[in-house]
Amino acid sequence: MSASRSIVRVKSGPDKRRLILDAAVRVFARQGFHACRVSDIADEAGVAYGLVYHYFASKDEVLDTLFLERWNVMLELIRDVDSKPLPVREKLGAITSFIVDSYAHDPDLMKVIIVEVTRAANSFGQTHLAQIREAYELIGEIVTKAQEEGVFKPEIEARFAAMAFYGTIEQLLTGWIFGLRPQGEEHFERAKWLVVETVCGGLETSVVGEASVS
Amino acid sequence: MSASRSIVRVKSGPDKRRLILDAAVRVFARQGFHACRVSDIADEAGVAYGLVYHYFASKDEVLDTLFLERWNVMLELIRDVDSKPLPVREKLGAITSFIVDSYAHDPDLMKVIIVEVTRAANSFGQTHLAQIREAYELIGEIVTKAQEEGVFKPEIEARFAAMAFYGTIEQLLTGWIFGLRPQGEEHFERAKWLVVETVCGGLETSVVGEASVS
DNA sequence: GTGGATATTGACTGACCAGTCAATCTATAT
DNA sequence: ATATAGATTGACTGGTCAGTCAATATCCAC
Repeated sequence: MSASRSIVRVKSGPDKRRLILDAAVRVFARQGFHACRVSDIADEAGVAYGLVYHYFASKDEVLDTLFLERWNVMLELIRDVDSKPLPVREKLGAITSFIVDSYAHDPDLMKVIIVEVTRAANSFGQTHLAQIREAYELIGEIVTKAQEEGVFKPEIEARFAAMAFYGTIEQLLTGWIFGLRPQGEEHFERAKWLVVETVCGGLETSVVGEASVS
Repeated sequence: MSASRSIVRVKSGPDKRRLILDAAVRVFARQGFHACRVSDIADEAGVAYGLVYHYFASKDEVLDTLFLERWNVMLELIRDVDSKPLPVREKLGAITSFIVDSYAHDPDLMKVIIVEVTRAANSFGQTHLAQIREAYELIGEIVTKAQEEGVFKPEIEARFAAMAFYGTIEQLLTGWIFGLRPQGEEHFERAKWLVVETVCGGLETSVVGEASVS
């Protein structure tokens, strides 16, 4: 019974660590990592200043935790997709879907990850370059397989293709984050299709009619 | 005569303002904007601390100046390219060339612009969102024209296409900046071709044989 | 119900650094 | 010569904030 009690306690209890992490997402998204104070996080979470340092060694570690929590889920998904025998378009579509849905579900968290980590490779990205590189490499593998199947052009290196794909997605999220692109369920769904169509099919009209001129 | 004298003076003189800007590029590239002190810039330039504030109102203004100097040159180039009656591939190729050559010529400056401004849209990018948006819109116009000519697919919105194009280039530079991609004259040249080929032609092999299955 | 461990509090400290300013130097104009 | 304006200097100030710590509260095990 003491066990059931403690489980209930954990479930229903405040779980301050999680509270702090969630508060940090909101604060980082609103004010930016560098511009906010640790006390802002504590206030937002409704806990004492010192408690942040009970659960985390430093302000940096809070951000690290948020990033890694999410990024690892993404890496897992990519590995999973990669291992299945699907057409490339579906694989890339699944990855795009995952990222877009992540944004739709928790824009603040994705904003923090993109703006404060992924796009801030000078400070934090440096620490997580390995994680970011890992994503690149996994996508690169998907491209390589597609090339071996003859679906993707062999003359565009897989590494470069992965970069173009990821760059397009990151720019898309950045556009949403800074209000440069319209948001909403329909836009999110359309964006998924656009990413895959642009990257796979290119911007040019099919050159089927190349010889049809004559 | 006083004019010629003063012109010579300006030409041959130390021109401390420029000295400070150039030093700032090196310091920002090496340590990052937030991590460096104003005294680091002064030291690197070999001038007194206070002189930085004689020429610039704040640390921020130094970065602003560096960004705008370069970004405006780029905007001018894009406008120029846009106005000429060239095939899209050549237009996009010219823009890609300009950016890649900018990096090849002064990697530190481009690193600062990308890392500290363009990719830091939370802090500085916010201030320069208008400039960044302008680049997007100009590229969008190029895409729109190509669509009207029937060269580009009409179903991919020009805004999205511009985003994919710019995102690919930015990711490319980011890869170089953080040592994730090989550098050197040949790689730079090849990258130019890859960007245009990927964005315009897509990753898939031409689907000429689409109907050949039957 | 006692003891030890863990959670929680918030005042305090020590370091850091952007920006100021009064003093000094240099150049040129008359 | 001398005056004026601009260039140059670097010590100093004021505010900010990450991280510490000693005190207090809560929990659980026996």
